[in-house]
Amino acid sequence: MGVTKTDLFTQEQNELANLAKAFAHPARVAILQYLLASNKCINGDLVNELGLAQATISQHLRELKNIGLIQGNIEGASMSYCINPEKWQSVQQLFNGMFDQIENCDPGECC
Amino acid sequence: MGVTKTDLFTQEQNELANLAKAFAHPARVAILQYLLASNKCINGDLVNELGLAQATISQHLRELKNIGLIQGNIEGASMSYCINPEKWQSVQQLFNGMFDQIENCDPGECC
DNA sequence: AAATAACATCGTAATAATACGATAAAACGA
DNA sequence: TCGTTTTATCGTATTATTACGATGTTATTT
Repeated sequence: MGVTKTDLFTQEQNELANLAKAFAHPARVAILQYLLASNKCINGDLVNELGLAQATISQHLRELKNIGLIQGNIEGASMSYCINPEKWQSVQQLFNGMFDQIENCDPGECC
Repeated sequence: MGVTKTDLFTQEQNELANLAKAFAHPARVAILQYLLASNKCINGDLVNELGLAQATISQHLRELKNIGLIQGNIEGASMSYCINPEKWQSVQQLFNGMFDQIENCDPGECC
């Protein structure tokens, strides 16, 4: 690409964009939904659930973990992942903080 | 990339991912915030506000329009863009539908 | 009509994101 | 100890995304 010009934007804008990236792939959405439904999971669960290779799942899990949406605990030979509830709620609030600004919108103007 | 394997995922997962992509770039977040604050804008406003080239802004506007988050009306020689409030609210509900599923999470399990 | 203004689109260069096979590392069981 | 299981990481091929100059189109102005 041309590289994204991060310095042109506010910290909030960059943060929102980075968080949105976590949800911007159906595999990661599927992983998060799976975690929401089953509280936790291991890599192998997802390999069976989704049709992706183990390396690919691991890569998506790492991204979600880097962003902070999920956390992983070692559990014997396997790795147990679950959602980070504090981060989850802060992300929800950040998104709703943006969504709710539609209230200030004047319908007579355009929308 | 390897191409994203859309057929592996549910329609909801693909839809959520596509919507998230709209927010997954700081320039588009900035455009949406600008629209929320000023109700409407034209391409030229954003060229001044952000530091990006006119062609780049136009490209981001087109993506937001294709997703349905914004709409554009011809206004003389210029193009007036604004947020599509119905779509906006449906997107908020879709995201919150996912966020709210954290309620079913059992803290004793892992998180 | 000619010049100007405002966008959209095209073409393309540069970079980010996906996917996966192969391999490495760590824990467990026989 | 040795093989098995599970996950992470590396390397790399492929595709998507950004950015922008150049150009075309439409409307406005002079």
